[in-house]
Amino acid sequence: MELPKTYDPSQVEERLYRCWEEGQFFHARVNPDRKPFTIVIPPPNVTGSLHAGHALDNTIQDVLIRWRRMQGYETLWLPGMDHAGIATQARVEQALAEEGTNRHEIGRGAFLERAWEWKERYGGRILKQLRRLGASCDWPRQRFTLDEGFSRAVREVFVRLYNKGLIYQSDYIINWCPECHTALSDIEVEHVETAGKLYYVNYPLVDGEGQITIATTRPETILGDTAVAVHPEDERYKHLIGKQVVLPILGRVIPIIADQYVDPAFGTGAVKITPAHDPNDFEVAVRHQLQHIQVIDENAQMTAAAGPYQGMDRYECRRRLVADLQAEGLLIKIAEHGHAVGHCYRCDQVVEPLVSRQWFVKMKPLAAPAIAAVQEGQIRFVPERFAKVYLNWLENVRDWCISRQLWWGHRIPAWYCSCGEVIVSMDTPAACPKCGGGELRQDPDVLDTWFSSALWPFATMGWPEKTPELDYFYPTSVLVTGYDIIFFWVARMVFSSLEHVGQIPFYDVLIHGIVRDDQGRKMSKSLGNGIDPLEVIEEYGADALRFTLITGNSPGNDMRFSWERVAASRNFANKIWNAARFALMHLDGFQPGVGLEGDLPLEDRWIRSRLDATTAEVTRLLGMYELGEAARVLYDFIWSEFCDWYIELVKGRLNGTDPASRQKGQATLYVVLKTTMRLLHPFMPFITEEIWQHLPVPGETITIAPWPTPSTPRDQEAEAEMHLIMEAVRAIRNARAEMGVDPGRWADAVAFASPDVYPLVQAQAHHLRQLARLGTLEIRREGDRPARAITAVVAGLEVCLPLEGLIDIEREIRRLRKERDALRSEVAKAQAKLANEQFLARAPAAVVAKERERGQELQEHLQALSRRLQMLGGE
RNA sequence: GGGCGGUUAGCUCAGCGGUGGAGCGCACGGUUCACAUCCGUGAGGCCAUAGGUUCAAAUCCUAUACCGCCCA
Repeated sequence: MELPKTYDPSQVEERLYRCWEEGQFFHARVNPDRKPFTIVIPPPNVTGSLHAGHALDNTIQDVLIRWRRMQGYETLWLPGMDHAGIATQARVEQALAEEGTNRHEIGRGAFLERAWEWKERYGGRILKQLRRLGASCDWPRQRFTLDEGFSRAVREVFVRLYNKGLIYQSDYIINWCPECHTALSDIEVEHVETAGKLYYVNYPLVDGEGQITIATTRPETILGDTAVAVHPEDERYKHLIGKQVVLPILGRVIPIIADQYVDPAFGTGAVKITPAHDPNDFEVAVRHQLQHIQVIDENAQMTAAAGPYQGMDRYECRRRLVADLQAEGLLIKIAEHGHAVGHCYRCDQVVEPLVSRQWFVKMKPLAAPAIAAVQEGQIRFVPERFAKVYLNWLENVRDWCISRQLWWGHRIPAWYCSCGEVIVSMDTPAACPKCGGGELRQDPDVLDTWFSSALWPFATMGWPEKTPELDYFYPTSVLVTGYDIIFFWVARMVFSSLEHVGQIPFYDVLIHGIVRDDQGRKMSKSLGNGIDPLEVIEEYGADALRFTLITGNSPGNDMRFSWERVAASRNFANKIWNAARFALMHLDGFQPGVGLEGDLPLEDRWIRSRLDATTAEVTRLLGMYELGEAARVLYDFIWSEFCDWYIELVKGRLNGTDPASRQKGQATLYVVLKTTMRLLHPFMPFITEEIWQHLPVPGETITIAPWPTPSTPRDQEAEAEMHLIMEAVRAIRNARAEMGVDPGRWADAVAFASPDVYPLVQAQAHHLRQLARLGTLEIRREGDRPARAITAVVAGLEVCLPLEGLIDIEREIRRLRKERDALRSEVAKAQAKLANEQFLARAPAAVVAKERERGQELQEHLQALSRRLQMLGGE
C-alpha cells in the first residue's frame, strides 16, 4: 500500500507490459457485437531500430487505439515488418564483404539463406522496442511482407495487373543507382540543389557555315548525343532546323531538330539531346525517332561508345572532355549554375539515368479512382491540406518502375522461354504454353518493396482469401503516418485497395510531421544527432517520452525534441504519482458509493464539475485527432485544478473529525483520481495502470476499463463561486508576497463583503483562512476599513490585513496604484465596447451579456480599489 | 517556376473571430505531515509588415518580407 515518494518507471513498465501481454488485452477477435476499430502499423524495416520518428508515429497510434479500446470498440492494432529490399540486402552484402566474399560468388540460393538467417537473428528488434514504448499491438497477428501468405498476395496482384494490361515490360529510361546496382522509382530519387556549372559548347554546322552553341550541365553526355534541339518558334534558330552539326570530339553527324520541350530562355536556347542518359531527352527521342547511344554503364563508367574515354568514371570523363573541348576551342564559357541533382534515397549516390528493360505499372487507370476517393470525401486527410499533396502527385503520376535488380524481395513471377514467350503466373510453370519447351528462366529481378507495402492493409488480413478478419476489420479506421511517406505508401495503398479489394483501405489518414533535433535539424545518421527513444525511456520512462511527443506539436507540423521537455513530462508523471499517493493515504476505510447523502461541499461540487468538463473536452479533442490539445487540457486539470487547488481545499476535511465530510472528500478524491487515470491512460499507459491497480477497488486492468463519460450537468454555480474564492486567495497571497509578509505567518484579517457574496464568503471562510494563511477572519457587511492594513481586493470582496508594525503605507499605495491603473484600462476598454451601439446591435446577445457582466465586475473592483487608495491618501 | 507550412514572452511551442497562454529560463520568498522531479508570488508580448473584411482580428481575406519543406 505504501507507495514510494518518487515514481520510478523502471520498476513498473516492463512488468506491466508483460501482464498486459499475458492477459491478452490487446488481442482482437471478430466480434459482431461490437464496432471494430482498426489500425495497421506502418511496418518498420526489418533492419531498423526504433528512432524518434517511430516513437512519435506509434505513440499517436497507441493513444487512438487505447482510447477506442476503452470506449468499447473491438480494437485491432496489427503489427508487422517490412522486408526492406535494399536496406536488408545491403546489410547482408556487408557481412559477406567482411568475410571476403560477395553475393555473386555464393549465388542466389545461398544468399537468400543468409538473408533469412540474418532476419531471424537480428531483424525485428524494433518490435521488442515498441513494447517498451507501450504499444498495445495485437502481437499474435504480427505479419511480415515476405511471409508465405503475403508473398502469395503479392504474386496474385502482379498476375492480375499483368492480365489486365496494367503491368508491362519496357525499355525505358529509369533512375539507376550505380552504388546499389538497381533501378529506382521516380520518388526514390531525392533531388538535391547543387551548385554546378553550365558549359557552353559549340557544335559546328556540317556545311561549314558557322555553328550552334548549346548549354549543358553534363558535358560528358555529349558523347551520347544524337541531336540538337531548339524551340520551333525560336527566331534565332528557325533557319537552322533540319540542318546537321558535327558532334565535337567524336565527329558524329547529328541533326538539329525542333521540339516544344526546349525552353528558349534557358542557356542559349539550344540543347543537346542524349536519349540514353536524360529522361527529357528520352521523350524527345521517342517523338523524333532518334537513336540511343549508351555512353555510361551500370557502374557509372564510360562505355566503348565513349571512344577515347572508355573505362573512365563519369566525373573523370567530364574533366578530360572539358579540357579537350577547350583545347579544340569549342568551349565558349563556363557559368555557375545551381540545379537539382538526383541522389539515391538509400545510399545518397548520384543517380544515373539509364535506358533498360524494366517492369512498370500503368498508373493512369489506377490513379483515377484513388483521386476520386479523396475528392469525394470517402477518405479524409487530417490535416486536410495534405489531401492536396496527395492529389497533386496522383494527378501527375508517371508509370511506376517496379523491378529492382536485387535478390532480397518478391521475385517477379515472370518466366521467359527460349522461344521468346513471356509467361506470368502465380506458380512456376512446367512448360511453355506456346512451344511446350521446358527451358524456362524466371526473371531474376524482385519487386519494389513498396509494391508489397501497398498491399499491407489487406494482405495482412488474409487477402486474397475472403477471411472473417477482412470482412470485419476492413476498411481500417485510420492510417497514421508522416507526410514524407504520402507518395511512397499512402497513395499506393489507396489505389491498390480500390483495385484489388474494391474498397478504400482506411477512412482517415492522420498525417504528422517529423521529429527534429533540439536545433531544428533533421535527425540523421551522418550528423549523429538522432535521439534514441530507448535511452529516453530508460532515463525518464516511456510515459514521459510519450507525453513529450504528443504535446510537443500540432497536427501535421514538425516538432523539436528537447530533453528539457522530457524532464517536464517526467515531472508531470511524478506529480500524478504523488497526487495518487496523497489520495491513497487518505482513502483508508473508504467504500465507494457510501456516505454521499446530502449536499456536497462547494469544492467537491466544483472539482466534479471541472472533471466533467475535462472529460467532455478530452473526448471531443481525441475525436478530432487533436491529441496534443487533449493532453494539454488533462495536464492543466490535473496539475492546476486538482493538485494545486482541490487537494489543498480538501486536506482539512480528510484530516478532520467529521466522518461524513471526510467520506464525501474521499469519494470525490476517488472519483477524480479514478477518472483522470482513465482519461490519461492512452497517453501515459504505465503510470496510470500502476496507480489503477493500487486503487481501493482495483479493476483487473485499466486497459479495458470503460472510458469516462461526463456524469452530471456542469455545476455553473459551484464553478462561479469557487472562482471568486480562488480569486480572493490569489489576491491575498499576492498582497502578502508583495508587501513582504512572512509566508509562515498566520495573519489576522477582516473582510468586507458585498451583500451578494457575503453568504458565500461566510460559508467558505475556512478555505480563505487555510489557503491564504489567515489567523482569524472576521467577515462584515459594512463598516470602516482599518486604515493601517494591506488590502486584497476582488469584485465584491475586500480583505484587510491589519498587520501591526509591518505596514508601510507608501509601499501599499504604490502597490494598489499599480493594480488600479491596470484595472482602469480594462474598465475603459469594456466601457468603450458597451458604449458602442454597433456592438450592442450586432454582437450575439450572449457576448453582450457576458461583456456587461464583466464590465460590472471590473467596475466594482475598480471602485473598491479607488476607495481604498483614497482612504490611504494615495489618491 | 508551382504548391504548402512557419513567423506569438529570453528559448521551445500551444491558441486560429469575442478579457494574449503553457513548459523551460529569469527574479523574490518558502523544510505546513502527496510531491524541492515541489509550493507561492512576480517580471516579461504594438501575436513579422502593410492593407482589407467585421460591432469585434494572433485568429478570416489580399499583398510583402524572411525562414523551412515538397514538387517541377
